[in-house]
Amino acid sequence: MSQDHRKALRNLSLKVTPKRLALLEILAGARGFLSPEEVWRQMKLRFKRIGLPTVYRNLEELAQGMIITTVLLPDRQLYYYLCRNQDHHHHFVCLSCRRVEDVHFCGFEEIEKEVRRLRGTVLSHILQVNGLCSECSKTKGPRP
Amino acid sequence: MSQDHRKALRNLSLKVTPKRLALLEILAGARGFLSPEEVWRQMKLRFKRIGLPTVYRNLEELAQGMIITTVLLPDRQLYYYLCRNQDHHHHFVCLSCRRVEDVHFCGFEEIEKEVRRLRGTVLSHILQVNGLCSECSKTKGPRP
DNA sequence: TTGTCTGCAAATCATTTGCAATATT
DNA sequence: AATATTGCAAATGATTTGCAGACAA
Repeated sequence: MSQDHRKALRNLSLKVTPKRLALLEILAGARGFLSPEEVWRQMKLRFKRIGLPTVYRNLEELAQGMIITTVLLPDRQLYYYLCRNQDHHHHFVCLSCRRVEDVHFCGFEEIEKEVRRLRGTVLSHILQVNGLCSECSKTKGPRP
Repeated sequence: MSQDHRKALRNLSLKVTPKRLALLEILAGARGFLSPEEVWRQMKLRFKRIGLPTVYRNLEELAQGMIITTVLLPDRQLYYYLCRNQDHHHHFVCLSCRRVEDVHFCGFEEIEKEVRRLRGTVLSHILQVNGLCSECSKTKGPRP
């Protein structure tokens, strides 16, 4: 699995540094999505010298390279998540415990049809479903 | 039409101030979505004293009250748009000229079905399609 | 009058940048 | 060695806040 991370980094022609590997391990071990600060906090447990900009830079690069996924919460901040699933899909994110579940339905065909009728070109689309997972539905409400 | 704006404000129990009416007129007259700064620039043509915070506060309140809609671009900044259509739908936004077209298809039923299978609760969802409108598809590419 | 709205100046705070030092290939 | 990565300190820039005075009801 650490081998997978090495390979993924090489595929993006990124150098295999201890920090990058640690970052991927941290995301891989997380229960849900994490903020850059939270990743940094965990990085600090492993490295005595580690800067927040490094975390930002690496998260950004890895997201760019599609190794990790971004989650955009209503607070308009970016969170990161290591997604196992490579094919096109979207996410159901729990606003309470931050678990992420894949949503395979994506009405994209239909939307593209509508846009085609308007003679427009689709460049990208965002679909994200926010809510409470099964656990959190029972117990608590969404986070404050 | 200005009467509509007055009514809309009263419905939200917001006071009918010249600034709020102007803000709504500006959005109503815009070809597409606008940034808070851009709204401010236009407000400054009408009022000698007008602060940016007032623009932010009012945009936020009106969006909260569902009188106007937010558009979230890949630059992670919020833009605003006066949407005529009241029923549930989504937007196709042109990244070049900023025109907004309503997209009526929303595969929400299906997604909710998937989430229900996971025993989760949906609180909100974002669906936004970014691209180029018919005009811009022909000519230019997306904005830099 | 009474509570809301607004202007202004200052604060906030996530994210980015410049650059010299360090590590990877 | 050549190039990419990183740490640090400082900058950036959109958005917010506090508060006193102005305004709508």
